[in-house]
Amino acid sequence: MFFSKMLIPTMREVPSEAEAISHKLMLRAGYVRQLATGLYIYLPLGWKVMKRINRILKEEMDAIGAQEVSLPIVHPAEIWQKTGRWDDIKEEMFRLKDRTDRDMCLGMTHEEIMTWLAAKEIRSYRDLPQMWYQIQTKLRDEARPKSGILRTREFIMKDSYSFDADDEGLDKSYQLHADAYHKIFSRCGLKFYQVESDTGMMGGATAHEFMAPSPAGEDDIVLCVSCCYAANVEVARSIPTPLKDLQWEYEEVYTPQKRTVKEASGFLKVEPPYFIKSLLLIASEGPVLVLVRGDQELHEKKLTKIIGAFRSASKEEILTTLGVEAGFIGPMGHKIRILADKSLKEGSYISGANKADHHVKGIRPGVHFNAEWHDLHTAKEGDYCPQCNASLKIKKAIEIGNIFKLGTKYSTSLNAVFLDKNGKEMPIIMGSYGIGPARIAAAAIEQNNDKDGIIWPSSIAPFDVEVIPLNVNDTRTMEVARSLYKELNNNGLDVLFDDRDERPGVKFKDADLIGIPVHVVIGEKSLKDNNIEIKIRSTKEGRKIPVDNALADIINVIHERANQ
RNA sequence: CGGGGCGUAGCGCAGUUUGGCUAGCGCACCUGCCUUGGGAGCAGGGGGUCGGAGGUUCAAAUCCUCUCGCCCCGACCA
Repeated sequence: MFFSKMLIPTMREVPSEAEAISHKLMLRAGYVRQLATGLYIYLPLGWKVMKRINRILKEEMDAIGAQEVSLPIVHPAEIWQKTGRWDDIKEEMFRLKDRTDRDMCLGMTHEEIMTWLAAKEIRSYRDLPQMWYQIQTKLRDEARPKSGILRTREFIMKDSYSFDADDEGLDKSYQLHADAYHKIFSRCGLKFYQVESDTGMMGGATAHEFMAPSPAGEDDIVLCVSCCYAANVEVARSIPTPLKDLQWEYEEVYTPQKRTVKEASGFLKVEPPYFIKSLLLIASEGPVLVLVRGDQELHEKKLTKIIGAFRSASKEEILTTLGVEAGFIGPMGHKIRILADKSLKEGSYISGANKADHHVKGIRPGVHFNAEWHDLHTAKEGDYCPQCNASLKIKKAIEIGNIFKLGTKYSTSLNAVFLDKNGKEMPIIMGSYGIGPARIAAAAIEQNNDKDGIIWPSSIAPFDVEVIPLNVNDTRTMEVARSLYKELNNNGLDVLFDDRDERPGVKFKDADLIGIPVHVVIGEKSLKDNNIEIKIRSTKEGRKIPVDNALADIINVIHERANQ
C-alpha cells in the first residue's frame, strides 16, 4: 500500500479531548476519529488492526469447534420481555419502534437471540453440545463513555455461547473458552490475567474476566505475589494485616470534634486498624449498623448480597435512630441489626462512645457488642492472600474478555429445552463468553508505546513492515525501494510504502507514531556503500544490510519478530 | 444522574476579568523557489456563523438568559 494513497491523517498535536495514552495515539497516528460521545470512526489503519484481531479471534474460536453465525442487531422487544431484561435494563438500552408501532431494541448483547435460536433448533441431547459465536456490533447507551475506544456506545464484540446437556458439559465448554482466550490474548501480544469476577446481572455461579494491566483500566484487580489467586476487587477476598491485642481497659476518652477515624487516630496516637468504623445504613428492612476496621473500606457489593440495596443514613437519621451525633457512633448497646467484618472478631478496639466528642477504648467483640460476622471489607494492597497468605498487590486493568457460566437462566425463560436419554425434557445449560477487539487494540497500545508513538505487537499491527525511501527524487533510492516493496509483497507480506515527497524527518516521525514493528530505510548515504537499513520500532535498533541480500534479511527479521 | 472544566480556522491556543478600529498567533493546507538522514528555509496565498438562540448596548468573542456539544471525577457498567 502506498502511503500517499491511503488516508493516514497524522497529527503533530494532540486533540485536547484525549486523556488516555491509547486514545491520544490513535487520534494522532490517524487510526480513529470521533463522531460523537462514545461513537468512533475507524480509519483505514484502525480498521486493519481490527481485522487482524478478528482474524485471530476467528481462528481460535474455530479451533475449539465454535461455529460463526451472524445475528440481527435490531431485536423484537418480546424476547427481551420474556427474560425480564426489557424491564431490568433501564436507559442503557437503545429502544425504538418499527412502522407498525412494535417495540424493538438494539442489541446490547445476544443471550436472548442465541437462546431463541437454540430453542427453535435444538431438540435432543444428540444435538448437544453446540458453540455458536459472532463478531457483531453491540449498542449500549452508556452512562459515561470514556477513554476513546475503551468504553463506547457502539462497539464490536466477539460473543460466543455454549449449549450443553449437563454441568460437566458446561465445565468443558467453559474451559475450552478459557484456554482459547489465553491463546488469543497471548497471540495479540498482551500481558493479561484471568481473574475471578462478579456474575452481575448475567446471573449464574461462575465468572472470570481477562484483564490487561494498564493505568487506563477501569477495574482494580487483586493479585497474589506468590500463588495464582487473582480476582476483581468486586469479588476479591483478603486477610487483613493481623493486630496485636493491646489489652486496653474499657474506658471513655475525650475526643473533641474528632469524627473520622483519621482525625481520632491522629488525636489519640493510635493506628487506624485499632479503630472500628461504624456506619449506619438504611436498607429496605430498616436501619442497619455495619462495622469495618478503621483501615478498611466497606465493600458495598458484598454487603448488598446480604442485606439487599441500601443507602447511607443522613445525619438526622443517625440522631433519631441511634441517639448520637454522626462521627461518634459506637457498636455498643443498639437494638438494630449489626453486621461486622470478620476481622473484628478478635482483639480490642476504639470506636465512638455514642456520645458527642467521646470515643471508647477497649471495646471487645462478644463482650461489648455482638454482630453477624461477614466478609465486608474491600481488599487492599498489603492485605494477605486468602489462599496462601502471601501478600496481595492491586493493579488497574482493562477488561478485555469475560466468561460466564449462565446455567439455565435464559434457556428456562425462553423454553430452550431438549429431551435427554430418558426422554425427559430438560433446559439447555448455557455459557456466554465475550471479547472486545477494540479493547485489545487499546490495551496493546497502552502496554506498548513510547514518547514517539505506538509500538504494535507484530500479530495485530496494521502492516508487517514499512518501507521508507528517504528521497523520492533520487533514482537509485526509488529503484531499490520499489523493487523491495514488490518482492516483499510477493512474499505475502503486508507492506506500507512511504512514497510521499516529504523530508526524512517527517517520514521518521510518522513511522514511529504509526508503530509498524519493522522499518526498512533506504537512503542515499547507505546506498553509497550498497547498504540499506532495517530498524526495529520497539528498540529503535538499526542495522545496515547489503542491498543484494536485503529481501531475505528483512523477511527473517519479520519472522523473528512474529515468533516472539 | 451529581460535581468540575472547556467550546474562537483542520489541530493546538491567545483575546473574555475591565465591551471599542478590519478577530490574532503557531502548526497544517495551496502556489513558487530552495532543500532531502529525525516534524527545514524564504516569498506569496486561501480558510472564521468566535457552538447555537434570544437579550442588554451607539457598539458584544467579551455582559445577561436559555440551549446544544465535548472532556474529566463520581454513581452506573447486563
